[in-house]
Amino acid sequence: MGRQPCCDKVGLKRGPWTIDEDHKLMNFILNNGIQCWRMVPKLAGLLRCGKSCRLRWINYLRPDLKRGALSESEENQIIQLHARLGNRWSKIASHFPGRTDNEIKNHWNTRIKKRIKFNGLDPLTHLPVEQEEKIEDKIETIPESNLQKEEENETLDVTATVNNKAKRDDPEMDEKEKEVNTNSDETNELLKNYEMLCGSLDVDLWIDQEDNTFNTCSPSFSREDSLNPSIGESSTAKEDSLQQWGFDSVYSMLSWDGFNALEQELFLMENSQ
DNA sequence: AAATAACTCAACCGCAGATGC
DNA sequence: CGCATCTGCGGTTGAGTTATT
Repeated sequence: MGRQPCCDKVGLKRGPWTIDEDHKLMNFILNNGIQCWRMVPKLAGLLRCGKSCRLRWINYLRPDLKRGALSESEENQIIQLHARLGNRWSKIASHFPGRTDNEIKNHWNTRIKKRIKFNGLDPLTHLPVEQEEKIEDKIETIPESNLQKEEENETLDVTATVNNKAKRDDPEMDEKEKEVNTNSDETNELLKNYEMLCGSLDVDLWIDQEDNTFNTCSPSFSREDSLNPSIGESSTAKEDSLQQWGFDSVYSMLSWDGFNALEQELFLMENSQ
């Protein structure tokens, strides 16, 4: 028997969410928390699959979501993180409280990529395009006899990479050590490229990070940040998003019966994941 | 004003890892 | 240990919006 789909798709609704559906999901989660996404649509009375509910909650309904455009400094941080982490959007997003991986991924694909290309860098490798072209030219002009040597060297490189990967995948090795190992000279070089690109960034600050955090954007998320609409740049946008459910402000939403305790539970639940 | 192109972003899909039985 | 199921992630799609011709 093959693997079953995550949900029975017959009779389930797809496409954009209606305000009524949002309201149902929001209401259910705030009152009951999240035990099992598969059960959420059934219990909340929604004709959606659990996966869809989860996505909607994470990307749109969570009360602590920060809305509005990403600032230039946030963009710069995304670029630097991408140079270190690659397309690991959830890891990158974890450095931006209130931002979702989907949002950052979209922003990268639609805007930052262009900005990087415009500045003469390859968004995949983060290397200057000219440098890449030279490498390609070099490969093209290598005599046949030398190609075998190159391949052998490459094999060695691959072996080294595999060894490094095995080391990284070793469950005995803690996160910090992994980070140190991945902060190679190559990364150092990339960061210096970005220092030139982005301006006055303290490269050493990034390289010396042992706790995988950044001074300019602390991942520690204050409860007050999520509750106090006066904090943060996007309070207006946040209020706009609340008004679609009939809340005038974050405060009026928080006065909803039993919300405060549940919100705290949710907050703790999210942090423990 | 209409047609078309370009852009944005919410939502979907499929896969892989984690977990439980 | 193997299998089924659940969850989370990254890639992709396409509808809606905005800009351009």
